[in-house]
Amino acid sequence: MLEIETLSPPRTFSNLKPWLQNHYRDLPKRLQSVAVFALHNPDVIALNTVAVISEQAGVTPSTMVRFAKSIGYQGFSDMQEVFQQSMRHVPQPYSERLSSMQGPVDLEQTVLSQFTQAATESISRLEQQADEAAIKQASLQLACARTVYIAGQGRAEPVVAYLHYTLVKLGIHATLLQGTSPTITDKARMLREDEVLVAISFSPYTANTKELVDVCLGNGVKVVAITDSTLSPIARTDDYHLEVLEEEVSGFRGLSATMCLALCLAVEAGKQRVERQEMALS
Amino acid sequence: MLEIETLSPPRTFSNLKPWLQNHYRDLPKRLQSVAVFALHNPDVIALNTVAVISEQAGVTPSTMVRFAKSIGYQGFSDMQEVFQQSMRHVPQPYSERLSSMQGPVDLEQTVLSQFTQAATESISRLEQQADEAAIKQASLQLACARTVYIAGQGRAEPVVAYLHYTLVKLGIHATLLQGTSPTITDKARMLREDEVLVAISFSPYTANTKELVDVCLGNGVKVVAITDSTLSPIARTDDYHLEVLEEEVSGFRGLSATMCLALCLAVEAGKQRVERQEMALS
DNA sequence: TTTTTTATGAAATAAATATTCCAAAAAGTA
DNA sequence: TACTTTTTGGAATATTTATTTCATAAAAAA
Repeated sequence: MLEIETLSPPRTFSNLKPWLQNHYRDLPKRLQSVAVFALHNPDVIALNTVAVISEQAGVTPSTMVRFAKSIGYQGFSDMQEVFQQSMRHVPQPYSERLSSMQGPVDLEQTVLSQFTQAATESISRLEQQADEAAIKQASLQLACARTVYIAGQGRAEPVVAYLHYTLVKLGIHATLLQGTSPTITDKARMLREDEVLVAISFSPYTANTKELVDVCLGNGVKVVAITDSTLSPIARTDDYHLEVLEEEVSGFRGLSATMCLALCLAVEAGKQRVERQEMALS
Repeated sequence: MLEIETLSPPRTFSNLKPWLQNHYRDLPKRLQSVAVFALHNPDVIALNTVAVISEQAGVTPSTMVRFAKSIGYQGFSDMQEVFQQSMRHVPQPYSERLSSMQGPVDLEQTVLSQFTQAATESISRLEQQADEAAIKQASLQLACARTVYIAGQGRAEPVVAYLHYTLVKLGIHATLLQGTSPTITDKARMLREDEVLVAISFSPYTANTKELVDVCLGNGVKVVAITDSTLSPIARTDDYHLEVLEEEVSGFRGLSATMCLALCLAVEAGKQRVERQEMALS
């Protein structure tokens, strides 16, 4: 009978890799071929059933289970979890920690490290999936506008304040659009076609900001929306919208990535404005 | 009974996204929340069972199946395939990402990547050199205070707004201290000894905020300062001060790390307040 | 309001999936 | 060679997982 590893098996894919390299020569022929397959196609193992995987690997389902057990896993499913873990977008706190840090680690993450981790993750996502072209187009609207109006409530208010501060510093004429429901809508009606509204809103969405967007779009005023989802009621196909999603930690969402996006938008607008002015002079 | 889409459903995640955007409004409440969850956490849907996913999404398994069917899929499994497909050929996030970070940096960096990089560095520095104990002590002051007053101008204003928003959400009594020079100093004189001032100020420092700090310290009011340097005039040895330094990109400083710190401070204060209340009860 | 329709969750059922078992084949040993 | 040990694949079983059903709750319509 096949010797089965009794010690606890690798709990991360990056630990499993060297394990397989070390034990490769001691494995039976079929199990060796599974090892090679596993190292080359981790995503296949993560996303399929034993039947499908074993077929692709050219072995029988039983062999697949035996392979997992020979490493020390309770069964195939147990091993599959490790492969799935390596694909998850949000790294689970302690599994990644074990591989990167050696020795006993404090299981309790500090509040600070939880939030910095979430912030880093959010910013990284912003960089990867943000639409560079959309930012350029949106900033062009701000650069061309005679005046930029900025609106947003609740968690969006800090973003509004920062965008306003930065645009003004860059010499772009920007104004806050503040107030309660009936007043602010009236203000929105005053916007001209050569002006732009920047609407910032996050889940849970306030009907208030949506109203502004509707009024402006109805009057032919350009709208740039910053939101955390394209499902947001203020996201439309006929305006310019930017998406930024903040990772959540125990119910709290930060604003790190959002602030970064706001700064980009403002700086890009500043650059485009300078380019336009140079064009006009020549 | 719920109308079920009879036409063939989207076969890729990138097609599913706009589908959900267009039909979002027509969906029942629970199905809407599933739609939001699905767009925000595609990896969770790809890698888990209905039981696990529906729990995370805050709905029942039945709802999950209904959601899939309402789009036109045969069932949950059919829909899950689409989510899995979007992950299949994606290279391993971590190993790939790290190796690309170490390589030579792109010569032409986009504005976005410049700022995300600066933000990431700032946050990383915050995590490494922030004084965990100082955060705890400062948050304890906020937790004990009858009212927390928050002041700051210019680039600090977004931070003031965010801290205020978060503290209030956590049930901590917080008020903005706004106004121009003579008025605001008068307001500061009203603070009692069981209240706390949070002063936020960055280089170049405004004399204004310093004045507030001096007034408060003179009256025995506790002050928590957030600044970008211990050289800041509002940083003293006898108050609680937190330091956060934002990396600069061609003259612009972001607020990503600062926002992260503000959130930490608020959440930590919220935690300590709960602990205090539990102590009081026993 | 009352009636009708629609939406929802819990439990029962059906389907699929992983795991175990065992006979047979292959490899190793004397 | 004959005997023992290990490995393998296929079928039976146990378990998990998705799906359907149905009673009830919530909206919408009358």
